Amino acid sequence: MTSVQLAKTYDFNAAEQRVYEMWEKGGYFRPSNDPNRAGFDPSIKPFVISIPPPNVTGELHLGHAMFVSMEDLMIRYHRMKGIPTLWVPGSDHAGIATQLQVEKALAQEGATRDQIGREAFIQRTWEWKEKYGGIITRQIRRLGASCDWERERFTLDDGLSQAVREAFVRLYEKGLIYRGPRLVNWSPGLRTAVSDLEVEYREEPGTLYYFKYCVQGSEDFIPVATTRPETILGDTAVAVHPEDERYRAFIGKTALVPMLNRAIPVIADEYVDREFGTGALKITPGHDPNDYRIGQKHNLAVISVLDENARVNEAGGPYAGMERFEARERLWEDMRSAGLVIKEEPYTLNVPRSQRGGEIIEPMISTQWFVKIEPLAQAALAAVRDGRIRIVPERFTKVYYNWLENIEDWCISRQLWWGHRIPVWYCGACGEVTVAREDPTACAHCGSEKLEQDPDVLDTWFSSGLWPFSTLGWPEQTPDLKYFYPTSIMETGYDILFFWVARMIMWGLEFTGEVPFHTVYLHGLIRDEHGQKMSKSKGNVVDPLLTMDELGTDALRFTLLVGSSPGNDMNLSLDKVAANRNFANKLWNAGRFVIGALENAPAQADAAPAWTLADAWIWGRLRNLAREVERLFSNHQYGEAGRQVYDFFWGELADWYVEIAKLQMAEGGDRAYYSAGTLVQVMDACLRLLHPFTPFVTEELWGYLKEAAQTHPAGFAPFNRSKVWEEALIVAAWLEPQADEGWEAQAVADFSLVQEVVRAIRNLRAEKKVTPGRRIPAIIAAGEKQGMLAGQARTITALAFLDAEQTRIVDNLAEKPSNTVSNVVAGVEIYLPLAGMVDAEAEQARLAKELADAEAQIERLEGLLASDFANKAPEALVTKERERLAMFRATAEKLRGQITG
RNA sequence: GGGCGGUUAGCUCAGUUGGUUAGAGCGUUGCGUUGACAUCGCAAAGGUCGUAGGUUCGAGUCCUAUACCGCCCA
Repeated sequence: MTSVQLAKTYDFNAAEQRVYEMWEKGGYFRPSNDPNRAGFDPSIKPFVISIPPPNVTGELHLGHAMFVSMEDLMIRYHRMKGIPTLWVPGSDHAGIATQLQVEKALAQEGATRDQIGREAFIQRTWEWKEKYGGIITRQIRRLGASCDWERERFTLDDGLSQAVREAFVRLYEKGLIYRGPRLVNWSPGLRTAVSDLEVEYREEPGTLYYFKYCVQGSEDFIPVATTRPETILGDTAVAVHPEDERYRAFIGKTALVPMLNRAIPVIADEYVDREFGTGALKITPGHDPNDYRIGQKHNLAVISVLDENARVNEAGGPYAGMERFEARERLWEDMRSAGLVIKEEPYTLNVPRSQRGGEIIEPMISTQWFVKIEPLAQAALAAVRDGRIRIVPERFTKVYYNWLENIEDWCISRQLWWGHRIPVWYCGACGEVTVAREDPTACAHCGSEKLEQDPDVLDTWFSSGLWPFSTLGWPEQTPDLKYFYPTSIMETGYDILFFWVARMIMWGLEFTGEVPFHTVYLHGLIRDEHGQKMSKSKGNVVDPLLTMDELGTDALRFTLLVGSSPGNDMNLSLDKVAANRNFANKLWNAGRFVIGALENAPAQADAAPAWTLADAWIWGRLRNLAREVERLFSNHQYGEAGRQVYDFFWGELADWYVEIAKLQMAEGGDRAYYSAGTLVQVMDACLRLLHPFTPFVTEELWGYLKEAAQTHPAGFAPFNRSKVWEEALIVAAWLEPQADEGWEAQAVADFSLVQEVVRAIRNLRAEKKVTPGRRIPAIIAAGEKQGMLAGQARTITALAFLDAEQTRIVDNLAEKPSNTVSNVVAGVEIYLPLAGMVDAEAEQARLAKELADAEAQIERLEGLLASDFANKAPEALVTKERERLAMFRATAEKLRGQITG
């Protein structure tokens, strides 16, 4: 017999790395059914997740911790069910973010990317990626991520780059990609266009400027208000509402642009809001999206007055060369001098800012590449509408529809260097465009070799949208793609529903003809303990790495998984993580107890098992738990499932069964044998159920449990169908839900009464300040439950710290014992003769209160049962309430006896 | 302007086919430490489930209105 000595406290620091290495070396992260290996069976349906690729040079934050925990949970659950499971890891190149990091490093050397040139810069960026690219994936490993590292991908890998080429060329050939000058969101700080999604609007205090638009050939003027005076330089019309009496006379006349004296028309358009400002609108198609639309409608000229650095260009006359805000001030002062200023008033602006750099985005005319999104969006809408894709939680479906129904063409070109360069070549000879999968050496039109590739790169999301299939080998029809695609669940944060999820759906449908996944599961964002967004400036950032160092990975994971519900933000506090660290330790110690208990178990049984009430109860409860967990998992209610296992383990197994098992072990013989077997199996079952949540402590402990069970001469079996211990918990069988056999309900009801009696006695003791060490006598009058409770006398006396010699469990008492503390629970009378400690008056008062409570219940239930409830509610429910009424009546009856007696 | 979410114990949150005494962790109070666990145990106090209506035998849960907080879209 081996005795395994476990430390008194779970040492997660010692276990985590070792356990992870064991898993990885054991090859458990690979799918059990692999098209690249022998014995592959294509008929088995796999479970597949592609990881939301983190920024390759990023560092772990709680958002990563959240998705890794959630996805690992799903993956481990399916793996334990025996389903071939693949979790594809990887990272993306994060064009702007990474380029900015390298530029920052260059700046410290006093250099710029323009100075060192494109080629050298890209070289530097690759070096940067090599240096920092492994950090995030190592950190993800620390979280216990059981992804298949042999299939790790990076968006700039050759294969994935090929996928980007293929996608671009196909769209181009289909006419879904075009290039042209359009009004785009320009980031002057980054000197690139960005997409609509990369602009955030914020309300900020500003000024509304009122001024005069002089009408040519008269003394009249049209008063106009603007929030951006510098754009006056690019005005090409003044618009008024056609029915506005104030301005009707001016329609068709000519106005003069202040300071420039450029002649522009006064037009009529119903778009103009007569209530806003002066009711007359200046139109700047070159620098405002709404004006751009009006300009197109009225065929207005489009004038760009800013360059790529947001400085005024030559179109701005005397203001050329000025920075946009400087120009604003100077122009306004000049207009004031010229008598054109009417007034200024404070105004709240809706300011567009760059999601990345934070500077004010300038709408500008620029020649860019766009994806014609309409047909793709329609397909993506249909896939969700007809149920091929389900979004969890369901409410995000509406958000998804709303976005796709109002979508604009997607600007995909970026004036950056780090990324997938646009596969388009311009011919210096004929001026035609060559778009190719492979770098061309000659123009496809005239054969000239004077080719120049488009300098721009693609939006990073263009490539990450291909992720679910590009990582599996697309456009090649690889064995992986054939078997693992479409993937199963896309699990990510709701904040990238548009950026990423919608685009993957569009790309998936367009390029593979299939949905890329059948379910989208969205988790919420993580905030601090008071619901504030975490930020460095607020100093409320929780670092997952430090948290894991201090409290363990399992504690962090359990907190994230159990503390959140689908789609809702969660508030995280270290107190919660600490509580779950305690949970891991509790598990450890319960495991320690079970392993220790095996030492006292006999090598074999003499007879078939004679289960005690406690045995039957814990078995019955475990069955119920397995069914509940299965139901909750299938509804994506992972948090609730974890909570239920937690409650079962701590509140039922550890608090009650373990205590009773100690007594049963002490009996020796078959009782000890079967109790030990029950402890092993129920503990094993808990570890299996908890493994997807807290993989490290469960794997570590399970290994010891298995060893102790196997080396014991009895060879205690695990809780699985095969009765054979698997080689590791990560691949151990999940609990199969079983239907009740009929005996469970009575066992649970009877044991509940035992618990109630024990609690009532503990309660009375605590009130009378009887210390746990003091064994006291008790008289229990149980009526029809006498037989059952008498059979549990040992349990009751032990758990309630009674003196067994002086405890009587009887049917009825002819005479009420005097000088006792008493109570009645569920019709069972309890008397504790506490000599010298009984205050008769206080006792009467307490019992009177108990009686009042019972009578209130009786009244309520009588009313309920006299109402339509008795006719309309389900039969079982009515019966249950009748029984409760009877129970309360019996309780009240006995309380009255105790009060008068 | 449109849409969504939240409002439950002192704090942070669970509570998903409506079932009748609303739960947990932390905190608070009292008691307790010779073997599973003080990262623990036993017990207690603490809630008219934002407000007002409605549907129903029955509402924290469904419907309508409304207040406040937050988010998304325009």
